[in-house]
Amino acid sequence: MMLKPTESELEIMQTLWECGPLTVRQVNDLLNQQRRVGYTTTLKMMQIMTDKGLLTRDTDHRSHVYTPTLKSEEVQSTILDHVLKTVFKGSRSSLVMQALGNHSATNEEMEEIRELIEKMKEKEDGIL
Amino acid sequence: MMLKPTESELEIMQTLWECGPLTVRQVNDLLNQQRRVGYTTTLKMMQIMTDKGLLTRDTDHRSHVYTPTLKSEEVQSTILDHVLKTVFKGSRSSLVMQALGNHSATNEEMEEIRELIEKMKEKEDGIL
DNA sequence: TAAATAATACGAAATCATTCGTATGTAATT
DNA sequence: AATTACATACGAATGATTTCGTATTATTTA
Repeated sequence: MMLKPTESELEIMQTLWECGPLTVRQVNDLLNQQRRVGYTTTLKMMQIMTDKGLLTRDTDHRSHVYTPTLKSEEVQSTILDHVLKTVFKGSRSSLVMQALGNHSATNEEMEEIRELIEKMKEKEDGIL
Repeated sequence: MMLKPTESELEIMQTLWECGPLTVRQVNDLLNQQRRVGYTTTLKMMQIMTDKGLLTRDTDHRSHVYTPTLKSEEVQSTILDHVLKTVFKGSRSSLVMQALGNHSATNEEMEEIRELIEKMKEKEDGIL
């Protein structure tokens, strides 16, 4: 297992992670706040995702209710590992450097990162 | 501009970044150290990439010599920004957290990251 | 209950990425 | 000069992703 969802699949999973278990109609309405997508397109995608095991659905009611099988963090980790391998040749420090370096991060973001760094420094002795 | 290369395109760019300007033959030989690819496949890819503006070529000699138009860091940045937007909903700190957290980084890597954090802490007053 | 509404299932077109075969031309070798 | 080796060009098959139309069935409403 642990397959990498496609771009469209990810878009749907984001919606489900954000707004809990939803019907196709609900997902499609939310997607259409971003871009124009047909209802049957979203339906087909979610059926495919169910076949692939990315979603499960409750078919008790007429409108099936879908839930992601994976946690957001699991998929983030899978994708980031893939990027790490293919884009940064496995160098985690290069990736982090690129993520932190020469960027106009917002103040809140920089504050979050600073706190993260503080936490890491606390753990430092344990880890390093 | 600033387009995202596909997986195969990235593979070829990695080779060119690593080993300088190369002919199709040279790139194909290097790729075949990793996996089996036909010569004309690599040729076609590099022609497409040239059309897209990802590579330039010197056609003075019979065997054309190819060079990437973008720096490794530029493409890394483009891809990471895309992941940031689509996978981490724009939260840079989540991405860094995921990149650093719960992972079995090697000792050298952890040391590199530690140094990076030290450097960031030095800059801290300026940035934050 | 008949008509309108809304849901799923499914086939298949459209698009994009990848792969390779064949044609053709140029250089090297015998 | 003829054969062999090697390069590019290019069309097209394959495979995966995305899109949507149509058929069918169930529910609501007039």
